[in-house]
Amino acid sequence: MTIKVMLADDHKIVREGLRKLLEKYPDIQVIAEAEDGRKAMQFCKELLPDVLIMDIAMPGLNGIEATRQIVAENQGIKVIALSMHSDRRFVMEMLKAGALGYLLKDCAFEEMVQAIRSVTRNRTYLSPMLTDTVIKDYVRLFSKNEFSVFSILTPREREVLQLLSEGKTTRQIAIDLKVSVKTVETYRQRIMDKLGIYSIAGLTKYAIREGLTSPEK
Amino acid sequence: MTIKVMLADDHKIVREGLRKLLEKYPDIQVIAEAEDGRKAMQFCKELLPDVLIMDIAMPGLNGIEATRQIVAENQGIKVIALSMHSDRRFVMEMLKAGALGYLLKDCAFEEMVQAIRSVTRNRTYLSPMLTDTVIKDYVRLFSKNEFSVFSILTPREREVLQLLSEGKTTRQIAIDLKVSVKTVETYRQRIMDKLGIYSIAGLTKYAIREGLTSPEK
DNA sequence: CAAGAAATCAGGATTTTCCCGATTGTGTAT
DNA sequence: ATACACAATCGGGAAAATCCTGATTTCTTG
Repeated sequence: MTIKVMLADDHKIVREGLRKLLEKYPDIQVIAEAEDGRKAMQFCKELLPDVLIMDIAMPGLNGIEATRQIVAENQGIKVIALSMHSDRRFVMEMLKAGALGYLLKDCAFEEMVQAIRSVTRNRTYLSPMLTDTVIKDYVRLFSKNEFSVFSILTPREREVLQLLSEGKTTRQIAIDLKVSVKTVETYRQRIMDKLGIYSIAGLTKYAIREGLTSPEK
Repeated sequence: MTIKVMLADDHKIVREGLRKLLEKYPDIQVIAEAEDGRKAMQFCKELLPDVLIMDIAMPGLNGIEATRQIVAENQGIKVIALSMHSDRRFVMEMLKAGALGYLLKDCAFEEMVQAIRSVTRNRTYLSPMLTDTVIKDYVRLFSKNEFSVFSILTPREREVLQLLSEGKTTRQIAIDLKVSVKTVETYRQRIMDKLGIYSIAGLTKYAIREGLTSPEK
């Protein structure tokens, strides 16, 4: 019984590299690649992978939101986050979103295999660099310190904020999310009211600071 | 004959500190403080300082553009840049804009006094950490490698871009710059066409990368 | 179950943007 | 000296986005 793995990362080269590396393991089979969160959601429903390796920083729909939705919609799927950041907030949010594993991009490749096997057996896996402290931090920070974008905005609002900060127009966002323009307008308004920031430029900077979008491109 | 100095920095505390430090020198007199580039321009015309200590990162009108305009309008005024950045591009642009001195914010205070006296005698002054390499780089980079915002956009366009990336509306920018809304629209359009970036979010990120605005606030 | 949060949409007035075009001044090249 | 590019400035008019004020539905949770 092979483990069906899907890769979600916006860099083609990364996906190809991982695929190549994973090929050597007969019990693991890469069945698909997705270049952003939305594609990942789509493919998940169609292909039912066992494990999803998910990058966090991706255009359109980032890994955290995508994970939240994928885990909600596909019971049994195991998500492993793959990120450059050891930032507590990312780890925490990813785990809250339902990821079972969290790998740092500079980890040894063997770790990934180990992680895949772990989550398949319904166990969690964190990069050693994270484990200890993170688990503690996670619990401790859970209740207080809730001033990040993740506590202020709803998931849908965060999605819209990310899209806005990627330069999408209201109309385009409406199409992407398959809702009406009016709905998107409402979200923007709510986001602005909640954050007290009334310009796209300001929202963009906020999104950059909170890691919802990258300052590049 | 005392040297009349004006301070332009967006942080009140910095201005106050410098003023206090400069007080000890009987040949130097701080006659005014400005909290942004535009105020600096205004005061310069009214108060005719001999030396202007100019921070680079300031809201509204940054130190580089301000210097460019001040030097053009007030012959004889000596501008000394004061910056956290030793980034070549800043130094180069500041010198091209007409500054005679460039101080790093982590320099010893005595350097500032020395710089003030230097420029008063029509000589340049650069923080020792910069001198050598910078002068060479400056000359070398002058002609080629012109792909920064400073070569692509006109001064006016850069001003508008900065204001846009600070969250100002077209209307507000028109008021700030005392031109019509239509003019500002044209600038925005031109900026977008030149950069190939057609969203405020994208422009904001570009401005951040080029140092025209800060990612904070 | 009631209350609140989240997601969704609409109408209509007001602004902004977008896509054309135009004028004026200032250098710079021929 | 004349032409020519470039910078700065402004306008008209159609299209799109915003703002403001609701409103409905679903879901969770005490």
